[in-house]
Amino acid sequence: MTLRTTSASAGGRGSDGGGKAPGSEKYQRILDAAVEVIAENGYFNSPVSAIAAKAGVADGTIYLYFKSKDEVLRTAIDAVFAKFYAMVEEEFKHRTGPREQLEFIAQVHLESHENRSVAILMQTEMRQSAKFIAEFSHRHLVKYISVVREVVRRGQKQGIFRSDVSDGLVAHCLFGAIDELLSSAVFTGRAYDAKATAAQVIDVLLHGITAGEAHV
Amino acid sequence: MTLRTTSASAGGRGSDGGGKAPGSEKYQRILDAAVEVIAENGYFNSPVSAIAAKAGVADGTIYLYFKSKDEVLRTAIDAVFAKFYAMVEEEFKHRTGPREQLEFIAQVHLESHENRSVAILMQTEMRQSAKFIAEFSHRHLVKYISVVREVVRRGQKQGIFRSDVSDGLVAHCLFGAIDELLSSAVFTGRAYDAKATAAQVIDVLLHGITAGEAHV
Amino acid sequence: MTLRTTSASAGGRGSDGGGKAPGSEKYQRILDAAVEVIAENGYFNSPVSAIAAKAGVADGTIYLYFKSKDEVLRTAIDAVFAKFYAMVEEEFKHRTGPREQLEFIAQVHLESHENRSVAILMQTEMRQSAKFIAEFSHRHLVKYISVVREVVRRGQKQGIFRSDVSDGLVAHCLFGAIDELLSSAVFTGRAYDAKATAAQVIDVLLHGITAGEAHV
Amino acid sequence: MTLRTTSASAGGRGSDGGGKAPGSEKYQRILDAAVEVIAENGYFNSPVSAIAAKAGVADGTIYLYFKSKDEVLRTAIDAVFAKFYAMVEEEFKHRTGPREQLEFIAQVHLESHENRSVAILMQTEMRQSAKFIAEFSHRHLVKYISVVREVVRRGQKQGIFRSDVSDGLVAHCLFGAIDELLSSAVFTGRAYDAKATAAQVIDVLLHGITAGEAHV
DNA sequence: GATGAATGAGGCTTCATTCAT
DNA sequence: TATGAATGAAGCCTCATTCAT
Repeated sequence: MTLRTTSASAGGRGSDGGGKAPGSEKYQRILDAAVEVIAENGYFNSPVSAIAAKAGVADGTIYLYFKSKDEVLRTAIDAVFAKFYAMVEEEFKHRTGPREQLEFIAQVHLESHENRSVAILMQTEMRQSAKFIAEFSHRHLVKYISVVREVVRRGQKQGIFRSDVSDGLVAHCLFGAIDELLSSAVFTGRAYDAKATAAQVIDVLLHGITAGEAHV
Repeated sequence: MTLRTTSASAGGRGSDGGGKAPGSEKYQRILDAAVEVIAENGYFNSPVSAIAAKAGVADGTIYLYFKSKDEVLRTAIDAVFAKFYAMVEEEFKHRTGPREQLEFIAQVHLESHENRSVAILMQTEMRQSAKFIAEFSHRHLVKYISVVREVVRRGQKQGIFRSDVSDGLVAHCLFGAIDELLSSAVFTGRAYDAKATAAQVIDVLLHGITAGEAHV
Repeated sequence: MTLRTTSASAGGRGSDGGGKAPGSEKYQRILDAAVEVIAENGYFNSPVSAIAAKAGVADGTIYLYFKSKDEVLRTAIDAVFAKFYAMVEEEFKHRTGPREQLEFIAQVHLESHENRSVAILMQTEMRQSAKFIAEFSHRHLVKYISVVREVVRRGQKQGIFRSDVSDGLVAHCLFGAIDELLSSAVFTGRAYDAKATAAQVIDVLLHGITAGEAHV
Repeated sequence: MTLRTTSASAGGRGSDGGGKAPGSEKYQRILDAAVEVIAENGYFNSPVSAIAAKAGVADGTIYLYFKSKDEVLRTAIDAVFAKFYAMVEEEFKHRTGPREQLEFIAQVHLESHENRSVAILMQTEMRQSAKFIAEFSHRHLVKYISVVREVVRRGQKQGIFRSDVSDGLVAHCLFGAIDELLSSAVFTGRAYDAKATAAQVIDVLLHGITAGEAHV
């Protein structure tokens, strides 16, 4: 269950196949090529021509599907997040315990290392520049954070979580911790078991690292 | 106590005055200008001419002090880390408790938001591309992580910290959590009290967020 | 009585209906669309796709009727002149006096402002570049000039016009004067009465602007 | 006394020689090259690279002196008009009779055929597209026309010219007539004596072509 | 050392034209 | 006939870097 740019499994159009629409096969090929090339070289070191070549289309063809090089990147990032939120939303229907929900989020987030190119993209290009972040990336992170806060708040209301720590702080810590683990793994090439790692992170988050207290 | 690119207080050459040496005043001016310009527009949208203009020197002058535009960025980032480690090293002489040391690291890290340009640089350009990270940034992060691991390990040996969680995982979680808080604050423009926030993060890290357990 | 690109009234094939022939309805639609789009944006800023869109046909369809984008423009201009000459030729059958004929030419020429797009086309694109003019426009202008010269010469022979001024010079002056009036009106958006303005121009041409002489 | 793009004789900076300023020799070389290349091929068929090549500079150098390709053209046209008006203004100090002034304007205008490239530029590119004309060219023509109107009005007040014809109409006729003569000569390659031709045009304008009236 | 004019490679994007359907 | 997706050449412009002064 890896994050990919295709939103097919996220309720997308499926195989409609026709035209210059997002559903088209060439559209997806360009997107995939862009993710790979940009992950490899960085956005600014990835000429449109390189993306086109990897996608097996002419340079100009890119512009039949995207308004600009920039839009390709944005679209790819959007798709990853869309997929992520779709998975979370779906799973939350069945998994209602706050702790279990945090574990799921952590797990899915960590699983994104399975598609290395996408993971790299998210760890690098999404944080490209202050302006990009301010105008675009942040929007996505804000949503992530707010989802986690919601869960934390619920946990606090239910008396499962301490109420003397800010839900926002917890959310940022969770996101940051997981993201850093993912990032580190991606750039060192290390592999890990997403589920087990997620469990550990959540355990630390829930019980801390102080010795002499009860742990699960 | 903010992180700056100047390594003056980090044991730099002091007032050597002239020449092309790193200690030169013009050298530092270029570095500072680069940080500001790049923080504002991103590395690839920052012409050397813009850096030169802000530094008040001719374009060509940059190349008397740095081999390439790239080197300016690398040097700036290096300086920030050097400063950081110098501060940590110095403080650790007097502050020996593992918990207190973690708190100090968290605090200094969080304090870097005080110099917004430097903070932005570290949150964006340092993560420019997979290659840059692989070849450069990672080296710095590895050191950061290893310092924290060292502290955690010591705490585990002293029986202060649980030994059933990996020191590496803890280190990454700590770095990630703090980094994300910093990042979020920088890009939303939010301000915070570094010391208090550091204390909260460490508290969560040490005791977790589960209710019903003893907290400090 | 406006100049249009359609050569229908100029003795065209009439209602032949189908096929790729110039008489086809789609052929005319493309021509009209081209005139409008080019008048609006200029030849080089008018993509074939824009012309096709305005004509309500596919881009490729244009090439079933014309060999190239260039040919569309040339055809449109040709049509305007064909129409013009057809009208002049027809009218000259009934209007034989030199002065009256000059007045008619001036009037029809000035009337072309009624179809703004066509007028703009003639005032701009026809004078696109030295090469275009040398190879194409000039041919039309030469004919215009020669028609006027003919009339002037006849007037001179009849003793109506002075014989000490070159017929060519007079012809160029007449064309230039009228063309400039038209041009100015088109680009300022000013309207005028073609017939009255024509009369004034001819009056100036015939009697000059010196005071104290007899005028009609 | 030919119209050129250099405003040197129009009170320009002369040979100051330095920097990227308009006075620079390279600046002028680029402008001259642009005029020649554009006159030859038309603005849209003149790659910046061709202009640079003819000027003997690198492509990028153009952009040290001009903001855009467009600006090169505008500057060239502006210079021609500036030169023209400077000459007219200067001469009007000594030549005060309305008729003599009209003759001078006609003569200078007609003389511009001596520099064929400049003449072509003015006959083609200045009338490039409706938008260009509306926003730029027209401004220049308006000034030309207003200068002539002024002279005509003065002549009417002095009782030298008829008052029953609009000064504007006369101005447009004069400009149009001369411009067409110039244009025709340029594109056919015909040569003429500017002074003599100017005299003839003015004669026709003043006395008309009707036979049996008194001519100068 | 310092300058900044000059270079020219290379990037993004447009668009006339073709051709398989 | 008609379509419109695809092509790829070509254009404008930017900018890191050099070098004569």
